[in-house]
Amino acid sequence: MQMPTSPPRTAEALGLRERKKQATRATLSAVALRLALERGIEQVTVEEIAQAADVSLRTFRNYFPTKAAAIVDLAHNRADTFVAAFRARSAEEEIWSSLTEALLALYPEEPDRSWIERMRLLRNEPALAAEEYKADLAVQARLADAIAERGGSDMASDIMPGLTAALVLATAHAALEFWLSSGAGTSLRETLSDAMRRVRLTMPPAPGED
Amino acid sequence: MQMPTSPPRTAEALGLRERKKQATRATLSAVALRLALERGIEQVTVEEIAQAADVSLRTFRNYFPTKAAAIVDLAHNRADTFVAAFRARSAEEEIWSSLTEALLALYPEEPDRSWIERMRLLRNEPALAAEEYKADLAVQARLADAIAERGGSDMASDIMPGLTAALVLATAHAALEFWLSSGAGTSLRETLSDAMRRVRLTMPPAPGED
DNA sequence: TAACAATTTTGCACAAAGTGCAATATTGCC
DNA sequence: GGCAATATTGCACTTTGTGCAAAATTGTTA
Repeated sequence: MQMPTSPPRTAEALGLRERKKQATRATLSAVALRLALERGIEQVTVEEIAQAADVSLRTFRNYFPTKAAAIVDLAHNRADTFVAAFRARSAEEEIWSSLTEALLALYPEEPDRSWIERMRLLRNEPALAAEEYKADLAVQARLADAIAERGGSDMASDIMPGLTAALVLATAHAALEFWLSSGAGTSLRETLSDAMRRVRLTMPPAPGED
Repeated sequence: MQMPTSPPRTAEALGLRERKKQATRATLSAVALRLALERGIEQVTVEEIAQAADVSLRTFRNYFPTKAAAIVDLAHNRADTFVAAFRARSAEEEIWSSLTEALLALYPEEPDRSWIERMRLLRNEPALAAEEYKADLAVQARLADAIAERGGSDMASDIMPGLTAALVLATAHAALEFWLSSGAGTSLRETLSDAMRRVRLTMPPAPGED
């Protein structure tokens, strides 16, 4: 029945039932985003979103607990992609490089208009920024796990996995923010890459190499 | 007629009126925190908070827009303190050192039990974490301004101020998180200091390829 | 001190968010 | 075609959040 808790988002070979649910979920999210962009998030009620998506208000709530959650939903997919991309990279590679590459893979060479508008909306609406932050916290935790696994370190006794994960997210945010506010003088990926290069904290123990 | 005893024309010294407001605000915030700690945030209604603080529900809403805002309120003060502490430090000092010192000044050598419980609550309740994040965004912006001023750099064309501010906040968060979850093996300030030392990104120079 | 102006507190009405429950409709499978 | 599983919906209800105007309180002035 109702399961606001995200089911397997990677819709592979699933039954018709499940695919329909995914479609409904995607529609609701897309409609919510569109309306929010058109009028501003406060000027949209959940009921309107439901109507525009052709489902009842109650059904909307079966999928998302709040308006903000529906709009931000996409972020979860991207977060999954990011963590997966990192895990897919060779353990031989320096961790910071893996993280940089996994991050860059998330963004197209030239983002399209609608994507940029979505980013601006998330940045300008505090309610959405806060919601996105919740998603970020989840990624951060899983990313920290992945980093700890690769480095063979223990999350409980070593601050590095958690710290590294936090820095990646923060760097990405700062770069995105900078790129959005400063007209597209340079490409987004270049901006991200540059920011990551600047941070590159002194990694694990390895005090010798730098 | 006799002159009233030194009328505070400029009203620099807060009148009774303003002091009472501050007191009410503090009471509401404290009561909200206490109740949330006792039963969990979801098990407390705004009405109960108002009753416990001896004001009407409507008055509560004159002070805070939401339950979460009341509980997190204290964070704003600390944020102000942090930025002020940074600005107070000599511009001769290396920026990252100033930031580290300003940060350390926020935390006592040995945090008391209630403070730790508050931290745990903020960490475990997503609604509160999100609310705190909003406060953090505001500090981050002001911190970035302060950093830009000191470094004589331009926020619009230089990513460093924004990036540095983001990293400080992220580092502090990660250190706090780590310290809270790993029993107090080391002191909080040492943990913070260590984390800051590890990050210390390549500061202002950033001369082209590096 | 008394009256006045400014501001705070409060009650009331109302829109919207969010949740639990049970009836209804749809789907997957035999 | 029928049945069990599950998704959708309606309904009742609590809580949140906002606007507005009537009290109540406070600081100042006559």
